[in-house]
Amino acid sequence: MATLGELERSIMELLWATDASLSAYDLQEELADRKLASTTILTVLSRLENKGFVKRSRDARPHQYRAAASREEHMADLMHEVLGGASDRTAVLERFVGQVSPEEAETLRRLLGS
Amino acid sequence: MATLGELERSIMELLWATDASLSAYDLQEELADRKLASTTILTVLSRLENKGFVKRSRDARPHQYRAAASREEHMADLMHEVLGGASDRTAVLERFVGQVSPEEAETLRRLLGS
DNA sequence: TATGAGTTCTACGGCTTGTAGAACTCATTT
DNA sequence: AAATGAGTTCTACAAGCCGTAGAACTCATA
Repeated sequence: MATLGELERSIMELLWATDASLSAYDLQEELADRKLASTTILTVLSRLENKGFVKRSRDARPHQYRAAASREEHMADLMHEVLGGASDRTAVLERFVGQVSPEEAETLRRLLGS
Repeated sequence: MATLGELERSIMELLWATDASLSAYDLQEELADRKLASTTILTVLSRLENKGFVKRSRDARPHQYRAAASREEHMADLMHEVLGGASDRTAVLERFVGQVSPEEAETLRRLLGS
């Protein structure tokens, strides 16, 4: 999976944080402290679209952007990607489980229906 | 955690695949098909050392290199790193668990001692 | 102490990312 | 229908990372 730069990640965070679609101008406003040009936002959004992280709606004139997957889906995908690269998945899971907090272990048990 | 390039990853794979320490020349031989200069291997090993992925022993003259952590530890760490970046860990775990194969779900139950 | 194997220093080209001006598109106003 | 201007795409560049390796240096040994 492609990796994200600093600004790319900031923009994804904003898109993940809302259910609505956002325009480049909405994002520019949210990142006002950085004083970015609108073209900068648009360039990054295009790159994120190419990487498959955002979907764009060209229906309205200020195009609307939204995250292609929720943050949770994205992170779960990342975890599966890491796990998928292992030759010995069980060994990885073993270490992974060995490091989770007791509360998260309990959450996992519940999710696994046991 | 730092990201790895293509050659960096190849070298880590070789180091992870063995318990022994390897010299740059050992690695050069394993990557013989790429016809890399020994200095190339040494440069990459230094970078990997700086990134904390390999440990170097300067005792003997051809320095000996080994992975700082096992592949499984590394991957488990990566998974925790992803999970640690989530605001709603439970939601991520939910999706993660929802996508594991039945066999892996069973493995997880066993590892969780339930 | 000279030699050479081995290591570090330096360098460069390509790719990615942050950044944004220039050029272009297109709906709307006059 | 032509002009306007908001919005988008094109083009560009600097910085940093990675693959790659020659040049310069170190250090044990002949």
